[in-house]
Amino acid sequence: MAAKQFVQELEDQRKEQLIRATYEEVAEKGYSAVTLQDIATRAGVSKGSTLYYFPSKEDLFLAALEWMIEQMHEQLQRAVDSVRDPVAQVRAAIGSIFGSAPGSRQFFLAYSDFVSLGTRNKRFYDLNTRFYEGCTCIDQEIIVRGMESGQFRVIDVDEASSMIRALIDGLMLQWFFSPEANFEAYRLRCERVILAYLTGEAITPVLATPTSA
Amino acid sequence: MAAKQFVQELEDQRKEQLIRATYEEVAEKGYSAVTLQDIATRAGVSKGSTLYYFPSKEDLFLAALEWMIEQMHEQLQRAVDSVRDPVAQVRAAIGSIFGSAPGSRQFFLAYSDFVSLGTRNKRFYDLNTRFYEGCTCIDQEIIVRGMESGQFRVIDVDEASSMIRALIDGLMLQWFFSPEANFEAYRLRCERVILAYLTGEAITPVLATPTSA
DNA sequence: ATTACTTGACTGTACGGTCAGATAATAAAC
DNA sequence: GTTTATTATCTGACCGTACAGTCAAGTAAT
Repeated sequence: MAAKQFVQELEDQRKEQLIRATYEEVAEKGYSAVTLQDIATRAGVSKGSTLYYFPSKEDLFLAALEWMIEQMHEQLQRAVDSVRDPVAQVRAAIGSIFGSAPGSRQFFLAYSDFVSLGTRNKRFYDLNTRFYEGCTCIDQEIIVRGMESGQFRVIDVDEASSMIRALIDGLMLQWFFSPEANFEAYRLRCERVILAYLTGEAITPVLATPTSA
Repeated sequence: MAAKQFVQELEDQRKEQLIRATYEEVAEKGYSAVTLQDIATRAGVSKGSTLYYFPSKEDLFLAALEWMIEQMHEQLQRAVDSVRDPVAQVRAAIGSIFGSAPGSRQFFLAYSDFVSLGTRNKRFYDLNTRFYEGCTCIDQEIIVRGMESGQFRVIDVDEASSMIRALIDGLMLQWFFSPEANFEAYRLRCERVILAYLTGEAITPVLATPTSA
């Protein structure tokens, strides 16, 4: 049985290896441009191995999306838990996605592909839905705590969490398609608008605009 | 020369025919799933004709995206021009994209594909940028007029227009990936949040939430 | 007769998936 | 402890298919 146990570990290890390779390839080239051979090469195995561990290309990509979603949820939860003040938690949540330009870029590249896949494929659709729900759940905890502490206005929690995610997604899209964009300025803009909405306070003065570096 | 003129018209007509067919196919199946044969069949011509009028598949798709962008800009401008009050103009601008569920769905399906293409391809990237800039230009006119008339708070125009587009894009994404979503409720949410931001007024009471039909 | 347009068969290529067999790990036999 | 049997893992050649792009030949317009 010890042998069997070892085998199980090896299998999980190989799968993770392939999943990581898939995520990196997708972030680099995009779903339809990535071949099983690309993934195999990056993972250091043969093409045959990819379909030994996963029944089909689609299943491997689904596993990669699932893995990415888990990573994002964990990262978001960790960021939020690292501080206690609701305002700081909002900043942390934003920073979790709007972290660094290269990280956000890689995430956006992979995610826009998975969104596109989700529009036609039920399995990818469901995973996208799950990703959004997980984020919303964490966001709503922050909002409720902020309202309880009196730092946030009393607002509709569904609407507030929806607004937060919409702004993060929408601003990331804008940043990506703004040739002259300054990443930091977009993150600050995101924070300002969301916090103004939550606290009801006037928008703080603009120090930098995304279009000027 | 009259003959030549006629020929020119015919060529434009054929091109538009192919472009429309391409847009419809993309909205239905997605870029990578659409073949030249599909487009030819829908347009009622042979496969050979598609590459007689466009040098490559990519060029045809670029033309389709360009056509779609023009349509969206014209539609947005028309909607905004149809009313004079800035608040009504904001509603009109939102309604221009968040119009009807089937229309928005078709737009979202095609657009998410083009976004995905834009992440790897400079030509598609540039068109996406142009789309965003055109919308922003129209949005900013509304914001400036609203500030002049005193209906809107005095705010940073870049930030306000950025916020408007981010919310529209982000909420449309959410609507699409919310299995139980009520389209109308999402449009109202979009209006409420944007108008609250622009006018600085308290959010109006919530009558319907997107998660309840 | 000349030119513009249209066609669909054909070509080359690329890729997902299959599979027969190689290799290595483990267990069993002695 | 060595040999043998069994099973798990791994490989890359191969197959079928699908599709972008080419082209020679046909049709219609002037």
